[in-house]
Formats: sequence, C-alpha cells, structure tokens
Amino acid sequence: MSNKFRNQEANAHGHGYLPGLAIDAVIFGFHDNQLKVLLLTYKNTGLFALPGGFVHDTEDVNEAARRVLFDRTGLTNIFLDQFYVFGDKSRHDTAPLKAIMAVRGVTPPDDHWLLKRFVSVGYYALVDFTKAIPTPDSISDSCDWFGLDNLPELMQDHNLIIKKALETLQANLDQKLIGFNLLTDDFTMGDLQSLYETILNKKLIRAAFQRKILGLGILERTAKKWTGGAHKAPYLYRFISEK
Amino acid sequence: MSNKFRNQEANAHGHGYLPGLAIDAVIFGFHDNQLKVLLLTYKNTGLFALPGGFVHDTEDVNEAARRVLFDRTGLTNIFLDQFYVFGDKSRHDTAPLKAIMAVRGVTPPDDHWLLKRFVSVGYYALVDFTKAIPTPDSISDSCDWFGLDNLPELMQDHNLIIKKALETLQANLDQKLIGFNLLTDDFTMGDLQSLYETILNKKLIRAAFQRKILGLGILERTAKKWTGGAHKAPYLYRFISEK
DNA sequence: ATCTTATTGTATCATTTTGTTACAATAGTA
DNA sequence: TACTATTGTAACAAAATGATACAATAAGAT
Repeated sequence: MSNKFRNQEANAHGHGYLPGLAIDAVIFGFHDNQLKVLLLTYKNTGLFALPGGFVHDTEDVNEAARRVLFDRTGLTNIFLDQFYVFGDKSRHDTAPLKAIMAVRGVTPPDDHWLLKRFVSVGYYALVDFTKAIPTPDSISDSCDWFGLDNLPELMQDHNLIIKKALETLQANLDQKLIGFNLLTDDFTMGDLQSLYETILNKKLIRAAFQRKILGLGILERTAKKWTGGAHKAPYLYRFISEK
Repeated sequence: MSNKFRNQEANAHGHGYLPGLAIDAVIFGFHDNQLKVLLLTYKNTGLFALPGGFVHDTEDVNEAARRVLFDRTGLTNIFLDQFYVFGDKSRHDTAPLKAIMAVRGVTPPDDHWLLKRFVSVGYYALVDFTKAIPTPDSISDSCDWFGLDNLPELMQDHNLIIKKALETLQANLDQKLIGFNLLTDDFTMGDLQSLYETILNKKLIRAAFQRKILGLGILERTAKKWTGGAHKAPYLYRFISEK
C-alpha cells in the first residue's frame, strides 16, 4: 500500500475493496537516454512510493491496474502486464503509512484496515514519456519521474519491486517486442538502439541491430528527420502492429 | 477455491487466512511420453479441480504454495514458480463449491467466507512423476494424474489456468533450463528430447538437440543404460546444478 | 561552391550457431 | 556370424550474428 487510499473517507473500513490486496505499478518511461519510473512523494515525511491502489469489488484486478495507470498518467491503451506477486509476511510494515497519516493529522487505530497485511500484485507499464501527464493522488504531494540509477529509498519493498520489474522487462524485451511502447510514435533507429542498450545495459552492434530489427518486418519507414546535425539525416520509423 | 478448505471446522469464518486470496497449483509430471497434471476429484459431483489452498496469516504466499505442493505430493525442494494472478470478477462462481458441500450434507449460508470472491495466485511446479505421491485433501475423494490432452472439464477457470501454465512452461523451457525437474535423476538423451518435444509440441532434430544440450555443460554422464533393445545402449545423464 | 566532419544505411566478409546427412559403434535377435 | 535398430558424433550446408568498410549526405567551415 502507499498512495492507495483515495476515497478513504468514503471507505473508512475498506468497504468496497478486495481486502488485503493491493496493486503496485512500475511505470517506465524513457527520456534523455535514461529509463525512468513514476514515483509519488509525501511531503514532510521524506517518503517515496510506487503508484498503486486497491481493487474495487466490482472490477477485475487487471482493470484496477489500468485504472491506477490512467489516474497517474492520463493514458489508456498502454502496455501493462503483471510480473510478480509480492506476498511475504515481512512486507507488513505500518510505520510509513502511519507517518503519512500523522502528517495529515490523522492517528489511525491499530486495527485500521490500511494497517493490515497486504499482498501486492506487481504490474509494469511502458509509456511514452512525452504523452504521460504525471498526476499525484489525493494524499501524495507530487508525482514525478525518477531516473532508474538515481532512485531514492522507497517505502516498504518498493525498491525490490522496481528491481524485479526491470529484470522482467530485460527478459521480455526481445521476446515480446515491447520496447517501442517507450518511444514516441516515430523514432530513429538510433533512438531504438539507445533504448535497447539502456534497458539491457550493454552495447549493441549498430549494423547487426539495424539488420535484425528491420528484418522483423514490424517497422515502416515514414520520413527523414533533420536533426540539425552535420551529417546524413536518419529515417524515422513507426511500429506497425498488424500486417 | 476448490479443495482449499482444510481445517474449515477450525476456521469456520476463514479466520487465520488472508481473506479473498487463494493459491492454485498446476503440478506437472511426465510419464509415458505425456505431460500430466495433478487433479483432485469430488465424488458424486463430477467435479475436478486443481490442488490449491489458502494463505495463513503467518506465512508468505510462496510458502503457502510450497505447503500445498508438499501436501499433495509429499515433495520438497521442487521447482515452483508463480506465473499469473487470476483476478477477474467473472471467476466468482459459487455453484461448484455449493455442490461439493451439499454432497457432504452442508448447506452454507450465502455469506459463507468460501463463497466470497477470491483472487487466485497461479503457481506451476515440475515434479518427478516417480517420486510424487498424489494425496487427496480432506474434502476431495482422490488425487490423480491426468494427461494434458485428456483433461476433464474442470471447475471454475481451472482449464484456463492450466493452459496459461503450459504456455509459461513452454516459454521458459529453454531460458531457465527447468525441464530436468520433470525427469528422474538419471535419464537418457532420448528421454530428454521426448520431454522437450512433448512440451514444445514439435519435433526436434536429434543431432542438433544433443549437441546443444551437451554444449551447455550442465550434464554429467553417469553410466550406460541397457534397455533390452536390440541396439547400442544409451548413456545416462544427470543434471549438475553448480560447477 | 567546395571541403570537412559526423552519422546513417547497407554491403561484405568472418565467425558462430543451427539444420541436415551420414556413418561408425553396439546391444540385442535371428 | 549376420542383421537390425538406436546411439553418439563427425562432417558439411545453411542461417544467424559479429565485425569492418564504405558510399551517401546534412550541415558548418573555408
């Protein structure tokens, strides 16, 4: 849990939500040749957390994840996938939540539903950095992008969740051809290669990379991009989903 | 939910369990050149279900899955992994559970905890068919192996769960080198190839398969196996986990 | 205009991996 | 002792990947 108690006034006892179940979303973006994730910050507590939420008893768990993603970015039709369930009992840590509530002048009873043990379903999303509009929820002060190698200490096991999300992304990058979701609609081959190199954290061979990607037959060439650089202008490519 | 209400007398209201959360385990075995899964059967109802259970509030979710696996097979130290969370609200179907209870002379109230909506964490396990001892739980009549292409209609979405588990197994087979877990300690190259062919559902080229597997350097040759066949005796191999 | 420079797109060849065929070794049976 | 089916592996072909090279070209410098 973290920012997930929107409507807590309307659900003082957690009614209307599936009990003990939370969603945590690792929302990846790519900017300045860096992978970034969306984090919420809580004023006066120095706490940072992943966007998350609870599951209404009228919605699917996957729907709840899409709702969280939409609420924090304004985006729909985004690549979003489960990657792990975090269910260790050692996750149960009421301190950060109490701190957040204390700053807001609330002292919850020890049996408050938000202080119970939660199992969290981890999701990761790949969004176009330029299209997302980071939006804090009702109890956080801001929602911002943080570089992956520049992360603050996060509450609970959220650093671990991000680590596992990244590992999943790395493992799935070639298999599922999902990288494009992190770029704008049109991109150069150089953009794509930088993205892959950043995610996989290793250099790729330019000629081989280009040959491989084009050989997949999933890109169409749209135009040339004049970068202003003193060199040949690269082509722009676009992902074509179906044939 | 399905067979997961052991100790229901001791937990008439589901106390001691994480609410609304279940485990479903797809336990794979390999025998007679066929992939098999363990299923529970419920007498006089014609119902079949995956082994499953609930999570004690004193244990990790992964621990609960290991416990389920141990209770149904007697095995520990088994390959076991999460693969998906089944959390659609459409899963909520009280009919089969009521039928099972009815046969046992119980008519639960509509607000019985077992009749509430459950979110289920899907696990898949790979076990040595010869070592597992299928064991029914307290409310099922038997626990048996069923061939994957010979499955009965299962309760709720359990057929879907198996389908998804198989897809995960197929996708991970080469990546994680987990196939050996389905064989006995010593096996021939032919055994291993049959296993791969069965899981992937396609023919593999014998010479290339053998070269590839041996090239991984993860097998040691132990002895020869006299099969009684009128031909050269194959070697036995064994998986070596660490170097 | 022409020269210079950096980057792109692609061709070419080398290397590695995988697909295919072939064949010697051999444990039974006839 | 010959025959047969299967195993282990070599040998070669084809495909994929790694590495290098080079023509094309957009802009700034001359």
